[in-house]
Amino acid sequence: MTCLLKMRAMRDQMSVNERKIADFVLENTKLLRDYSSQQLADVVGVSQSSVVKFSQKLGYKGYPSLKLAVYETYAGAAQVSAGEDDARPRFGKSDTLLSQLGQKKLEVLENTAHINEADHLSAAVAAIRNARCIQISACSGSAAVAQYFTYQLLELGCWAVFDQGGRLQQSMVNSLSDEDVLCIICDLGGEESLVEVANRARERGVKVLSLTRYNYNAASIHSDIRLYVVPPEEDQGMQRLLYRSAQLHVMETLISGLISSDQ
Amino acid sequence: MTCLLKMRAMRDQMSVNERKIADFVLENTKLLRDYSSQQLADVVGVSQSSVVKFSQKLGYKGYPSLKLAVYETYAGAAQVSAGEDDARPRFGKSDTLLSQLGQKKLEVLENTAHINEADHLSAAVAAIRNARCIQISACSGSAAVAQYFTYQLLELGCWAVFDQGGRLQQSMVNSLSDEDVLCIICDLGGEESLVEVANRARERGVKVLSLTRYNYNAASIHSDIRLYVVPPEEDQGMQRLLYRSAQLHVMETLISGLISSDQ
DNA sequence: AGTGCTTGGAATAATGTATTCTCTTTCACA
DNA sequence: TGTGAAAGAGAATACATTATTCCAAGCACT
Repeated sequence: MTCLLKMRAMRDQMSVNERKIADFVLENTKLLRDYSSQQLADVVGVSQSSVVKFSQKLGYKGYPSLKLAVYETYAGAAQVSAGEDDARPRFGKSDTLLSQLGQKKLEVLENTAHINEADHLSAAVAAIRNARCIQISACSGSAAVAQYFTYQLLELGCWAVFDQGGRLQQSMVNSLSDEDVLCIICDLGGEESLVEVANRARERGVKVLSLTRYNYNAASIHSDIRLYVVPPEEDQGMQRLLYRSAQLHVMETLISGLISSDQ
Repeated sequence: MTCLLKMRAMRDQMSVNERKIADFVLENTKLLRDYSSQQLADVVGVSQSSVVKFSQKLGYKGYPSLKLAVYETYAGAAQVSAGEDDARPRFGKSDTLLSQLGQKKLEVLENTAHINEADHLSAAVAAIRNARCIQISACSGSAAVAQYFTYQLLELGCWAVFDQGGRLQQSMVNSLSDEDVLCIICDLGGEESLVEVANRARERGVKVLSLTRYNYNAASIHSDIRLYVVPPEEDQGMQRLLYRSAQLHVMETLISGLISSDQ
């Protein structure tokens, strides 16, 4: 899944031609199976080398790797849909509210689970574990998540403080040292003020951990360890709910990592 | 599937070299993914052209076609096993932290989803929707969840207040009327003080909504609408994490109910 | 206009695949 | 036992696909 997701996530940061390729692939996933790089290039209207470069930009060795990955995706798509048929009854036979939400939630969690690499997660756990103090800053939409996270950390004996924003923010940052960690949580946007906080922290040698929407945004660029959430498809009011749910899932993962590293 | 079957079927009519290739492919199906015709030839100990001829003899246009066909075979195999093992593969093939947590979480959410009846959920949603004010009281272990819930309600325009406990608790209850709702969230125990609050509220005609561990405990008995969380199996440190996760899931369900009833 | 940066394509190098051709082995038959 | 047809295997080679290099055009900033 990762492959197409990556494409969708990075779509916004792509150049025109790259986007053309991405769109075609996303639309005609199955066609790819029988396309050579040249054919794809022709049908999209770009040069063959652009196709190769596109593949590499996404992190593959070359076009054949991309092709396989895409293919995997939908050879896996049957897999996923098999899984879905499975999971649907799991969330309740009836069309209860729980099951409706469960479906979407599951999807988002799944995507989020796929996007974060184990390395980064363990790095994050290690950073938190070794930190003297942890400042947790969030943009307003993620305040609830941030506070929830803070609670859990405190419960585990980590010296975490939730940054309510405002004037205190700066003085908090200024009291951090290189033994500390700044944890930045933001939702969809890059929130100027958070970037500023992150930069100030880094100047002081503080390790910066970010949880952002998956794609390269300002807040994530200015951090040492980057965790991501895959935003749900535009789903009206539900979007924020689902997004937070995914954020919570990542946070819970960190907590669970801390718990098991404790033992 | 046909592909590997064909090979096995024709094995007897094959020449020595062909059989060598077939055997290798049958044994090392998955390796093929990353082998070029030359590599396969080398590892089997034949010439590259023999590999190509082998592919063609089996009815494929060339080596790449064979390769894809073989790959298809076991991408499809994963499909089948995915169906069999339930939802396990959904949370990531890899043993990342995320996927480990995902498994347990899924289980707990599922149980929780099953236990709550749709009627009760909609009743809860309706109660919240129609309430003038909502007091949210929690025992200490569920404070984080309660606060998270409060945030969401506020965001949706519900006049929710999180009860920090202590002396204020009583005066808050005393200002509620029969248009209001008291929402009680507790974890494992029955928390005396919450029961007391619930009773006092009911005396005043306040509607009481509870989210408790699933079994009849004091707090749940004294409420009008009862929602439950199924506590996870004893799982050491993880238990509280999972329990909260399930609580959150129910809360999110209510929120999503509110969102859709809004439209 | 000038500089540095990014993007995309033409040309080309490198790799991978298919075909041809030749050599060897095998076996039937005189 | 010798001879030739047939089949199999690999070297060499033609062909196809993919990766890289290099250069031109567009663009922001000076």
